[in-house]
Amino acid sequence: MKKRYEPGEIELKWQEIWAQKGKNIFSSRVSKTAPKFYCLEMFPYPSGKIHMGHVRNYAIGDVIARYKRMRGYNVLHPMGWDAFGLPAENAAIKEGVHPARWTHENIAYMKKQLVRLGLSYDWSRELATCLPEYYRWNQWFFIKMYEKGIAYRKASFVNWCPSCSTVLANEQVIEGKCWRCDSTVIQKELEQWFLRITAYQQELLDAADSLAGWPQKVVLMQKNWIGRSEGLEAMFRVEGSDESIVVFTTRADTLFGARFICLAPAHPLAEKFAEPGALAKIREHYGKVDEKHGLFTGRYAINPANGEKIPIYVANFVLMEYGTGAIMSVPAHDQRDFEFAQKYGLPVKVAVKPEGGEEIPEGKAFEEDGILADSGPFTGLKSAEARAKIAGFIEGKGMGRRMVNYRLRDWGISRQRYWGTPIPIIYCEHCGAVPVPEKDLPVILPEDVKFTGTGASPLAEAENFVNTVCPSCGGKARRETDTMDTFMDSSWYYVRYCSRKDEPALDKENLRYYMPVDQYVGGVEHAVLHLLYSRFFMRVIRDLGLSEVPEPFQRLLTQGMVCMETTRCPEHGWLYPSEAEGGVCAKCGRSVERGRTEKMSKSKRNVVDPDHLIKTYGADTARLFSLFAAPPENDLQWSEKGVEGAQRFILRVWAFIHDNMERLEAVKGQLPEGKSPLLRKTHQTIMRVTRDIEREYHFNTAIAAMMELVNTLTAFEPAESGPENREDLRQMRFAVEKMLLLLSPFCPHVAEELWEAIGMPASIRLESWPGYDEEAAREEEIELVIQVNGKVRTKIMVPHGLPDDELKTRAMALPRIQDAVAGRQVINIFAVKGKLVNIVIR
RNA sequence: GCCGGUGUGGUGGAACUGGCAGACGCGCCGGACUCAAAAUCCGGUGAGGGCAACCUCGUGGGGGUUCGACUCCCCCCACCGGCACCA
Repeated sequence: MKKRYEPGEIELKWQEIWAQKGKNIFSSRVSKTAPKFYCLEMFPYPSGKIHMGHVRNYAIGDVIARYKRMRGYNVLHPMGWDAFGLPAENAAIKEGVHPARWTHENIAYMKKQLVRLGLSYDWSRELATCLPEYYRWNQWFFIKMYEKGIAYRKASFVNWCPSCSTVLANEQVIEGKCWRCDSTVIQKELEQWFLRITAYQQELLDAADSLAGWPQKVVLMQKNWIGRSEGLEAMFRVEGSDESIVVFTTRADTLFGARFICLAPAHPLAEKFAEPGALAKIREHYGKVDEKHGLFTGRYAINPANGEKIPIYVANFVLMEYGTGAIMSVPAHDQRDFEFAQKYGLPVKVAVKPEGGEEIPEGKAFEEDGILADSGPFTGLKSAEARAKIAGFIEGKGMGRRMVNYRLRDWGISRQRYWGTPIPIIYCEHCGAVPVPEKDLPVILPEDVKFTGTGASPLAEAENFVNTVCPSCGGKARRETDTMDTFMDSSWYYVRYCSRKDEPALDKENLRYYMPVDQYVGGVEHAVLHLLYSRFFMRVIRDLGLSEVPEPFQRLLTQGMVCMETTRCPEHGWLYPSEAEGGVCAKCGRSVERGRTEKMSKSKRNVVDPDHLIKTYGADTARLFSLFAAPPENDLQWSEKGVEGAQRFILRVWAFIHDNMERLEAVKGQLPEGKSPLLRKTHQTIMRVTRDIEREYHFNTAIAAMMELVNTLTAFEPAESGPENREDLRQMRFAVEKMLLLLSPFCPHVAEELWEAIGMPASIRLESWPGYDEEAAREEEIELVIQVNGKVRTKIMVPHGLPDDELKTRAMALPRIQDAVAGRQVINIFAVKGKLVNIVIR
């Protein structure tokens, strides 16, 4: 064993060994006997290089995977690439590299980085979503959904840059302008494909409460996103017409306060009643959170509750996509309606008064519940009761019904982009939209296309691709040229992992064994979309009869962001850490401004390069610090000093074993026989580390416990000679072995190396997680805390397990306590769990 | 605006279901080693007071429940996150 710890050398050595013994060293096979554990981290977009967020994410997952293996689970721990997406296409436009090449080169580099981190993946299941053998299943799912009516086509608006004549993603629209040419982005209506996630909305909502292994925050975000609300649909007849307007309201109790009706600009009756030019003006303001604009149609509607005649407006703020596209406006009890009424000089009528009898505040709407006023037979009722009664009244008149509405919309998956899965649809002049037959899948994304960044999508101009024949009638036809949202790729990739590359995808037996994912780890930024789409997809998969599992992810861990202090030079702007050493700008020597700690980002330059980190300190240190500095769900503040501290810990372990090698070797294979503080500490440490990992993966405290054990070890002085010497050495060896086992999921390389160095024959990754003896972990003497009136007065050592009465007696007998109590009346004495006594005096 | 979360030393963070606040790490201070420095090792380190043993205060602020509150309840403040004309 070398005196010096050289992480680069030993890490490469072990990575080679792990890779060499066949590609299957961390691979999993379906087993009849072993329980499975599916550990998954969110797969990365191959942007070029991994960043510290990946390091943290994958370090967390790897500890879990390695720990569970040691606990005897058949662990499935796969990795792959979320390989379709916009950046590849942008690189093609900017640098002329083909997206495929760009993507594959990035994957190759990033895979090396992941291997270099010592992550224990089953690479036999590696996938890249941009490969036809993967995306053909996107297409297959699409067709199945089409057959079931879950995939459908309808017109909808997209962001359109008139100057580039191209469609823009939301994130490419910056303050209403095109990110590339700065022209104003407009809304253009296109026919697009949608997936009917709303068919599952109630199930997704109901089942959200069963996600016990998820952070409550994420569950809540999903519930809010689905946004269920119960209310009343009420029908307002239009005066002098056969038409009627149906509105949705959650506040049936305010029905008597309705002063006017507002239609969404896209409402069919808006079209019918409003003057086209004026309507077009209103439509310009639709969907924008600016001022409210309205247009009187000249028509009136009849309130079904009291027969009142109220005007009908068209208003820009009324959404066509929610409810019925029409609302009853109650300016007294809805702030938006109030603002609208103010602007157009419309009347306000109070229908609900505060319960306490206080005055309604001026100048705004009173939106709370209260007591009904001026509401015919319902006057005097409380809001909650009135809502039910009025709804029943309207229903009884056949003028409406109780309704549930959801905020959730169907999932638009069409993207006018090249680098994605082609939507497998063919448009025939005679037959219309025809799905590509299953036998013709995959529809291959052609590689020979031009990237201009303007005009139609490259795919639309690829004649060879577009022109085809109708699978139904054999006539001339054109292919759909839109591609799928990349969230489609990530909605089921965890299912693909259940089968190896050489096995058929979606194999039922594999799914039965491996699904659901037992532990999913990733960033909270996917709390809604990715995770909700996946839950939706899993239900579709269930309904296709491929799996019985509705929920894809049993447990979810959302790790916090990796943050770092920002530094700025007054002249040169944001600085990289290396440009701000010693607090001065490397370019001009001026002292830098220290900004706030923020999420690492290239734009702020507050980043640490994982390559550099690993080169300087090694993967074990990088992993250890990422896990030690904060609990996983918290944000982590990067600190170079902290990294050095993590390395120092590894160095101490190394040095200790190196310096005690002879002693450790002398007692190889021997077990300790007696009891001692060191043995107790060892058992306590195993207990703490196990508990901390099991209980919400608190790796930071688990590592702290290991540090304590190492501190105890380095302070341990074995007897110089005699039988005590042998026993002490046996205890020392015992502690060292257990400590290495505990350390191995966190710092696998150095653990392997030291395990080998102390003469253990097999790789440490094949060892079992150490057990502990609760008896042996128990302190023989405990420190009894003695309080007077809740304040600590003194502490004494007492044997473990004394009865409460004895503790009280001993506490009262202490001279210090006698002094404190002297002249006062003892009212009560509490003894708590054999470790604390509180004496209450007056 | 609505919903949710967080607030503990100089600092990152500990504290199991109401029972010793500050584990572990970083930083800082002192010491050893060294010609010297770095590295390493040892010791100290919440604030205030006292020669001392000890005492007082202290978990964003204010109140409450309790023998006892970082932990439970009410009000307020600050910061972070999600949603945002969803009727």
